[in-house]
Amino acid sequence: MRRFRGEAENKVDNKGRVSIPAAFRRILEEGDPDWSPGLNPNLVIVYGRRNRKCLEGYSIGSIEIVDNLVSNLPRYSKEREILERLLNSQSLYIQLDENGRIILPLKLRKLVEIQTTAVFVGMGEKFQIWNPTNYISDMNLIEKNLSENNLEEELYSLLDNVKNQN
Amino acid sequence: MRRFRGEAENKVDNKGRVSIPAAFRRILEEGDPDWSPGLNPNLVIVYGRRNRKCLEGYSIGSIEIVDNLVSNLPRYSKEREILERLLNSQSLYIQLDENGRIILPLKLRKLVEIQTTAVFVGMGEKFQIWNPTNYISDMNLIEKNLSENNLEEELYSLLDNVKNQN
DNA sequence: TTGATTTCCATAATTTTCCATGATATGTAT
DNA sequence: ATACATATCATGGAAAATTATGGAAATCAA
Repeated sequence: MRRFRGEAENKVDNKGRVSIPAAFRRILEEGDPDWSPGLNPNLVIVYGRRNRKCLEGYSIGSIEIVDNLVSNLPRYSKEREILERLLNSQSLYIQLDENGRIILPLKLRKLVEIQTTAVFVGMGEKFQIWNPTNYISDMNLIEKNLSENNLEEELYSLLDNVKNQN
Repeated sequence: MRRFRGEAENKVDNKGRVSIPAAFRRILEEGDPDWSPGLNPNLVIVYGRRNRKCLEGYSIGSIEIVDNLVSNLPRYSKEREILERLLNSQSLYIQLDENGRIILPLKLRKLVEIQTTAVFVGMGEKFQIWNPTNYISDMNLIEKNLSENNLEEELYSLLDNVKNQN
């Protein structure tokens, strides 16, 4: 399964329409079990994550894996009710239109401070949608963290030590 | 099977009429075995849950799953009798009208303190209907619960570790 | 008949669909 | 490589359909 990779900055018009980067569309198509050539793929946008000033996009396939994990908890357990609430109330289905665009509802745009421009960021199994300025700050924050603590090497060496446990 | 996702706030007029959010209608249609294009889907509203200040809406398909769970309990067990009582006496079938609305009987509105506005909350296989203020309180309660039980990390590590296994 | 409930109609606002265009890329043959 | 043809992409505008909502007529029940 291919992954979301790369960055792209696209315009958001005043109806909230914004193009999904073509490269991401291919991944969404592959990940949507209902998709076939000629159709427009669906995705799920999760918007409710605390401490996170961005939206997150998941292919149908990926989000269903999460859904199913939750669905396997006892139906009326407290734990499940809480997870369902967070996962479902703070997310929505969207289908790409004929031109590869989606519309971001005003509510979501406000939530992450997106006005005329949105940055799409590949994150492997998901992608993020940022206000350009906020994205830069977030990147800088990461950079700073890395250099201050000389973390970069440490992080990459982490990769070498992982026992692949899945 | 697609799931109920997202939040929506709709007006309730003095006859108790409210629009079901369009996104939820699609799920109700898919979930109603008797539905076909041009018809209005049915749903089941459950109102009898104690310690719960909201109504719950099920598609025909998902309420049948719950019904079957109950049916699998020993036929004359005390537990089954009680569950049958709760689930069946405290619920009702409703059919959407031509405009995608339902009527919430006064009794139910009083029960959950709904007057002029109702919030619809996607919960995966069901949805909830809240008084707006009460919904906010409940969300805050959940937030609190999350941090206390460390469920937040659990959920988000779930989201972050999706492996696309298609 | 009177109050309540249901059905039907009306409409403003929103959302979706359709069409158009310039820019970029991809390909093909010379 | 160069030039030309072809496809795809990002974006804008406008037409068409849907949604949420209010009100009134029709039906029903006591």
